[in-house]
Amino acid sequence: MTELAKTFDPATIEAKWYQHWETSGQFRPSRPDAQPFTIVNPPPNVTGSLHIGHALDNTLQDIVIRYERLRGKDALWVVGTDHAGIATQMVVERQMEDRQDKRTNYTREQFVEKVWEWKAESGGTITGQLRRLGCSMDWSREQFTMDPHFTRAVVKVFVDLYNEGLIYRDKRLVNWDPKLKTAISDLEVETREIKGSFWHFRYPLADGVTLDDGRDHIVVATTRPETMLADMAVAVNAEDERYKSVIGKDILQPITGRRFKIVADEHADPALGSGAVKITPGHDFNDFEVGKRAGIKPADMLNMFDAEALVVQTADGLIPDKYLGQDRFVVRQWIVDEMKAQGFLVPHVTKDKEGNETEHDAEPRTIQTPYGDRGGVVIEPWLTDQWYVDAATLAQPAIEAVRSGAIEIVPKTWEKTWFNWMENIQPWCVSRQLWWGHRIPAWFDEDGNIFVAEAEEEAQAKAGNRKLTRDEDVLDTWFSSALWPFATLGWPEDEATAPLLAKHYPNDLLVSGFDILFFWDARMAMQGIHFMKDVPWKRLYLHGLVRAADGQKMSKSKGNVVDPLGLIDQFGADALRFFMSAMESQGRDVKMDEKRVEGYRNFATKLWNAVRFAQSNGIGASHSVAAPAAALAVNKWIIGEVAATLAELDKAMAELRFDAAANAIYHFVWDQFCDWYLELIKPVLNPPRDGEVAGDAPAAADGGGPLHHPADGPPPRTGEDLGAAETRAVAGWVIDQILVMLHPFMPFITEELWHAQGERAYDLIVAKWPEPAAQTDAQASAEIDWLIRLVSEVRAARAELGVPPGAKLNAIANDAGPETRARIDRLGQQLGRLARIESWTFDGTASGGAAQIVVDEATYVLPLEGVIDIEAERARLTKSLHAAQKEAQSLEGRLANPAFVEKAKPEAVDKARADHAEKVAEAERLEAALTRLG
RNA sequence: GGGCGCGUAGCUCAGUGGUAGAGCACACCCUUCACACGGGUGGGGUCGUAGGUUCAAUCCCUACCGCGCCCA
Repeated sequence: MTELAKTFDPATIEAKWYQHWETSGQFRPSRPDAQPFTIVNPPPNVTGSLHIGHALDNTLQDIVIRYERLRGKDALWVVGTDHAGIATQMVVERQMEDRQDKRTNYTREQFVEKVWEWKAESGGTITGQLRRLGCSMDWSREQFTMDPHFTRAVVKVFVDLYNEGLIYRDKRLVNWDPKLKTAISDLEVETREIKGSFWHFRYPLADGVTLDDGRDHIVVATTRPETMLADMAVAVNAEDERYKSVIGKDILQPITGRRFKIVADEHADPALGSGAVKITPGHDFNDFEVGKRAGIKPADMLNMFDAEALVVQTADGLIPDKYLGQDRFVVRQWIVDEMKAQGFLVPHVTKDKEGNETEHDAEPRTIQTPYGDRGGVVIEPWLTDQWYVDAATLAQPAIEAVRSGAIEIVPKTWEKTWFNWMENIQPWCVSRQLWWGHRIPAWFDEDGNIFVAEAEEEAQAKAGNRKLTRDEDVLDTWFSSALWPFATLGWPEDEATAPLLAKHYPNDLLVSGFDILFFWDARMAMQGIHFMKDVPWKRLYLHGLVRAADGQKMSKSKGNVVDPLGLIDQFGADALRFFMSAMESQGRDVKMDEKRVEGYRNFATKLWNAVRFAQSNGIGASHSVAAPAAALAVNKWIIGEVAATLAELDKAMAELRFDAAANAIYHFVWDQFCDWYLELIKPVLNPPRDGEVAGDAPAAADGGGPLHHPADGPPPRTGEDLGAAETRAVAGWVIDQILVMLHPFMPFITEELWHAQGERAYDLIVAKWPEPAAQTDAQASAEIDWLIRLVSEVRAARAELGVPPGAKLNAIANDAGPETRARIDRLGQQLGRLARIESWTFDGTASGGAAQIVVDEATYVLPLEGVIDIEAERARLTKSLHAAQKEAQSLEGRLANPAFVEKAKPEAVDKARADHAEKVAEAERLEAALTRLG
């Protein structure tokens, strides 16, 4: 055994054990015949660093993996990092900006080389941090989404999907980020509410046409006046009487002088505004559809922006020169000014309290505005050629997989979200105008014909002698991470050359935050089912966000980010992990609470000291997985409690109730093992010295007779005789069970204590999970339960009556049955120590004042002449009496109701009767006690 | 507008159709031979509001109020 310091210091042991586990290959011990268990880690951004959300996500995964490893499975936790296209390219570009440099000063190859350099420099940060958290991933197979084998998988998936018609190139509006100058997917757009303006303008009708009411113009409204430079129609509703007569007629755009049609379209709602809308098919998603319905081909739609959203000339050359090259928001104001100057602005009129009218250019409005989630600028719908995945087709089997239960989503409430999104899924734009990422395996000849192939030679072979140019674009990062559950296992190699694939696909579990349910989880399901013909994982566990203490979302800009490494420094990785687990109740966000982390650090110290105590009493490592034989009730009891805790823990883990699992082991260690068991075995291990309180020498002068049965001989005197050897064996065994059960949650301290307890044949990380065979002895449990209740009652009475803590009392047990007498006999020393009762007599009365305690059938009298405040004792007993009476009455009322007796479950009626009898008896005893008090 | 979740002790959160729980905080006591990052005792909740179902509702149903998230 190794001697332990008085206070647990996490820092001194964490690095040591992590390194030991990793270098000895124990994160994935060789278990060729064992049942596989597999989790793939959501790959963090390769150049990122660990934030609190990673800490939660990875802690939960590590708990499951360590648990399954202890249960003997071939547990594989796949780990790796993601190249994170946009994010990583942005970081490198920002670094260049800081040096007054920019990406375009380099060739593509040079730039990509610099990104690799940055990856080499910072790529180990987050993996190092995961190690500090104690995560037991299989680092020997660490992956990166740009590894050559991974790239091969990505290319194959693209080519196969293309050949199956599930990837295609299309010209349509995309969400364009003018800052990053790339297309992004719908999911990367976040809508924000912005205070904006709603302007009304007159568009004059051409050729002298007028509306039925005589007006020579139509009023259109817009929140984006700049787009009128590319207007191609005005739409009205076919049913709208105001405009019916002018459908098909021409109208003029005042600034460009462009002449176009008034078209009928259901998009125009007669009830909204003027009922007429201007149509800019090249720059608005709704207008794009209206334009197509009006017969305008996408190729003919006018474009007025370049990639940075600066105004460019439209194909018809009608935009006045002064707008060219200007920013979209500058142009917005210029257009308003120009329209107003020319008399085409319809002012917004407001009235004050006196009825005075004021004219404004525009009506203030809250506008739903799309922003890029990375670049943070307003997204511009832009007409470009991009690659699209037919997500609707791939989604069908993924929907079915959840519906059939092939994938179980935990918590179940997320199923609806899954279905709702999958059923309404849009084509997925997967091309990105970036340099960092998987380059699209498509080549174009000079006529724009497309050749998709896994290699250039292949494409060339298809193209004959035409000159080919490779597509400049790369794929969306999520396109590659969607392959994570199988590409990390060796796909597209077959099962013969990639044995892991056969054994570990499907994965057993995926743990992810719900914030990436669509981005990642859904796409893994789509790709996994399509290419592997089976679901990627059997269960999907979704957890919430870690929020700041005040419930706000953590963000760098708010400055309320909590660094998990700081918490590890302060309280230890074990405490942080336990916090994450204990707070993870399904479906709820985790609110950061440092006091609670501190509490779990205290818990670790508590365990540490319990083991320290054990060691000082000769309690060391156990030698068997099965529970040692025990004769003493206290030992039988604790063995039963271990079994109960284990059952609770296994149930919680099976249901992925991390909070329940953590609480089960926490309360067992603290409340059962430390607070009661260790206290109860102290007299066994260290028999009282002379003059100490003890229960083995009672004054037996009353009618109760001697407490020891003559047949048993004289009372045992030495520790060994009292069962000390048995107790040491049991205590050592219980500690070992605690260490194993707690290990998934607190791996460091448990491994340290495991070895501190003695020579071990193996490390705790690969120890054996407890066998549930340990039995519960009902009699022993009842005895210890009785002891706990009696001690608690005595303590409460002492505290409430102000009896000095050190005062040793005598006790008179009245009406005690034979079992109770026997218990008092057996547990005299424990009662002496915990309740400070020095001696026992039976069936007597106290002269002078006394406290009285009712437990089960017996009433215990504690003579307190001179100490007791009679009134205080009366109040105490009265309070207990009222409580018992209240409950008795409530039960009586229920039982008096015939409907209850007839309709309630028989068990409920029986229980009510039993409880009622018990409470009535208790009340009677308390009344008697009050009467005796006088 | 559609969907989801939440509202339980001062705070952070569990929970169950049959007498409300934990941690922290609070009050009092204790330097008792593992631990003051500790031990003991105690106070504190009409379980958001209003109806309904039921023998019985904090729990199930409906409406409403308040808070949050996602989608359009």
